[in-house]
Amino acid sequence: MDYELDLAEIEKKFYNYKFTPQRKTILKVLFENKGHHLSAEEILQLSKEKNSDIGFATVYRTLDLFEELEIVHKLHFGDGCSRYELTRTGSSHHHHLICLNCNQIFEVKDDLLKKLENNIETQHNFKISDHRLHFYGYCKNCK
Amino acid sequence: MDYELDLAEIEKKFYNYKFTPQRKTILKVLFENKGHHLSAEEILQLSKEKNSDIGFATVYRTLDLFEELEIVHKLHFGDGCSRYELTRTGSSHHHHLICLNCNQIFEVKDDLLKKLENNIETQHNFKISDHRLHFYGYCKNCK
DNA sequence: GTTGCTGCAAACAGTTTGCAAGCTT
DNA sequence: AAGCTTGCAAACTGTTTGCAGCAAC
Repeated sequence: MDYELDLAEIEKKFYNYKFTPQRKTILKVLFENKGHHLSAEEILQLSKEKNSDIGFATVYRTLDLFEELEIVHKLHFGDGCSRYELTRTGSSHHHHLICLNCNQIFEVKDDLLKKLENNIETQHNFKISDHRLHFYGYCKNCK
Repeated sequence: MDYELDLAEIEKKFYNYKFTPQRKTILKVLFENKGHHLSAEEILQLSKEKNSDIGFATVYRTLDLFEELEIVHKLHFGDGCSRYELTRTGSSHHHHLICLNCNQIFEVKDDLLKKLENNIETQHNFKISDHRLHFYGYCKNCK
C-alpha cells in the first residue's frame, strides 16, 4: 500500500488556499489513519482530540476542498455516510471488501481491472476517470 | 439484458407476505423502468400516477422488503440517495458507467470479474456474496 | 376476525448554508 | 488590511419510526 503523496507535495496544492490549523489537523488525522476509511464524524472526533476548536461545518468544507485538490477520495459504502481515504497514486488499482457482519473494510490490490477499463472505453465510447469496486460478503472471522 | 424474474415467480416470494395493491404498483413501476435505477422519490412519483394513495413510508418499507426478498438491489452512486434496480440472474456480471457531466447511467456486461472474485476468496479468505462496480467518467456526448 | 399493512406526521441522521467574528497571508 | 476561513445554529434532504385506522387473507 504505497502512499506517494507526502506532506510537502500536498502543501504545494494549497498555493491558492490558506493552510490553516484546522486543515493541517484534518490532514494529520487522515495520515495517521491510512487505510481506515474514516467518516466525517470520525474525522471530527479525531480532530477534536488534537485541536479543541473545530466544528462539523469545517470538516465537511475541508473534505470537499481536499476532494477538489485530489487529496482524498470520497467513498460510498451504503452505510449511510460518506467515507474518505487519502488519494494514492496506485489508487486506480485497489478495491474494498466490506464485511456484512462486522462492517470492517478490507483492501485488495488488483490490476485486472485495467483490461476491463480499456475494453469499456473503446466499446462504449466512455472516458473513464475513476472507478469504485466494492465486494460485499463475510470476512474470515464472520463467515 | 435478460430479466429472468417474471411476475409469477415473484408472486411466489410473497407466500409469507401480503401482496397489496401498493406493492403491486411499485413492482409494476420497477418493471416498466428496467434499467433506470430509480430513486425512492422517483418510485413514489411514478406510483402516485398509477395509484393515488401511497406515501413515502410505504415506498421505503416496500423497497426494504423487496431487497430482503431479493427482488431488487439497492445501489449507491454517491448522488445522495439510494437507487434500486430489479434483480437479474445475470446481475453479478453487469456494471455501471456514471457520467459525471449529465449523470446518465449506462450498463456494461462483463465476465472478467469472476476470476478476480475467485482470487480474492482464496487469497483473503473472504466469502463474497455480492459486488458493485462503478465507473465514473464522461459519456460519448459529454467528453 | 386477525394480523399485517398503510398513511400521516413527527423524528432522525448526515450534510449544507448564512452570517458575524477571527485568522492567515 | 483584505478576504478567505471558521464556528455556531438553523435549515435541508433523504430516510425511519410510532401510531391509529384499514384491508388482505
